[in-house]
Amino acid sequence: MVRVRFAPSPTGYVHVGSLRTALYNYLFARHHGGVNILRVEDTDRTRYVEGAVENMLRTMEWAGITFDEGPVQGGACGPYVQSERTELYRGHADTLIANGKAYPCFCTPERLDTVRKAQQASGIPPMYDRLCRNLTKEESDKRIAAGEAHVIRMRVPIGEIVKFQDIIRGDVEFDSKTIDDQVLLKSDGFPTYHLANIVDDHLMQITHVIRGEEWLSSTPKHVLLYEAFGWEPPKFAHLPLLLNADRSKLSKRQGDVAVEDFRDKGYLPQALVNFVALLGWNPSATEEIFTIHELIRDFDLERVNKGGAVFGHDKLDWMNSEYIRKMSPEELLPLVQPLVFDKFPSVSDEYLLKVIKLMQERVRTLTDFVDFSSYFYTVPTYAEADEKYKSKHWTAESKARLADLLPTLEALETWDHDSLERTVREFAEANGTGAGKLIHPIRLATTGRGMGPGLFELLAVIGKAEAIARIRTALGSLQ
RNA sequence: GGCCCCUUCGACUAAUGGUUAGGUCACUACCCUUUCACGGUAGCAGCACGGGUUCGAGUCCCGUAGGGGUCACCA
Repeated sequence: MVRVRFAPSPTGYVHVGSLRTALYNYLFARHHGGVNILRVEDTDRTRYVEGAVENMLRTMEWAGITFDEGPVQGGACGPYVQSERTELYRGHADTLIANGKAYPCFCTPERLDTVRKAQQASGIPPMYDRLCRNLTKEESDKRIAAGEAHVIRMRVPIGEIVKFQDIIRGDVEFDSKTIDDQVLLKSDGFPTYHLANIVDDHLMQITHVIRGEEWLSSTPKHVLLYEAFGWEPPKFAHLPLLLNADRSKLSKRQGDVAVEDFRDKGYLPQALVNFVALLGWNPSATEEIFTIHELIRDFDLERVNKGGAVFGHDKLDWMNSEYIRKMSPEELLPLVQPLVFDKFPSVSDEYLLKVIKLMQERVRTLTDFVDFSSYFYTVPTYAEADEKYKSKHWTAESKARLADLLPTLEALETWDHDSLERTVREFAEANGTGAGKLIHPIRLATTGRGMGPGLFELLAVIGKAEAIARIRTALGSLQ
């Protein structure tokens, strides 16, 4: 039975890299009919952020990633929050001390800092100098009894090659002399990631550890810990990193990295999930758009790439627009309505539905239904008109022609697409010009822009009174 | 700097050791067209480099270069 876990630490927002890790775990579990577990790794009290867990839960739900065991749904291996399991880690640290695989260390942060700086100054790799490693049991017991602050460190074996197999990278080896005597239990009694992770993965019977490549170099420590406990390690799969445009690890400061940012900018969860799934993996198909069911069906860790992938927005934008186009206006309405309502509270659902029908093919994100389409809800400012378009289509001549047309429009009884088109075209022909000579000035006067849906359907939606009023205003004031 | 990982068009990627190195996004041109978008057609563009192994290497081996990750009482 496949059992995997997503183990975020609640420090605020959810990084898109975390989203992909969560997604791959989810896809792998579902593909194999296994169990997907959520575990909150909150052992660092100094980084605790109020509400981060709730936010993470909401984000996972938004993305459609579900869990079978976790803080919300419970399970046989709970609790699923590490801060509620501290006794467990202390007990396990004690057994390691008892069998000689770990030892108490009384070095102060100041001393460690001094040692580290000296090592760096002389060009030696910074590592703990193992001062407390050979303290006698009597000595350390005495100091502990005296209440001296201490941590528990792993006693890394000397002169050993640590080997493990990674599903994505194959055989990986580390010389144990490059591995530090890692702190397992901090002086505040909380475990570090390394201890808590191994204890929990074992107790929760995790079969596959699927995580980011930034963990690859700590994996030998983990393998050593499994050995120290006498446990069978799980299988490892280290995912290639998501990268900035400059190929460094994807980070804030170079653009959006929070899943919440993408949601707020009007990206659909299906599009983000589809996009992120294909960053580092693909099923060797020419197809690019996949439903979640297809992703589950085809997902395979063996086909995950080794190299990092740049998180490029162009393709995400394209995918998002594909998803928007595929949806029905009725499906789109509840997603778009709150965004429009926020700025234009008086817009009715019925009206908005018409706008969605006209705009859904030319929009990239949900927020484009607001920003990009504002002239449907309010009088245009003309500030967004393309200057080239304006200078070409808003001339003394075109204004005069538009003024000539105005009475005919006002006299029009049926204000719909067909009547409008017939009227304008007939007027153009009667006056010996092309319809375009009228269409562009009307578009500019009524929308303030040089692009948008077909003019006649647009006018039909805006309505006769509003359209004529706008043309009047533009003729009077727009230069 | 030590250790580890990685390397196919600008980006995401495909390719049982035998292909004119394929697809998607972006970009360019043309078609459609009242604009924009959609759609259609065409185009631009890549195996990091050097050695091997082989009849034959993007694919296997070695080296070089470049990039990245990691070296905390953070995860």
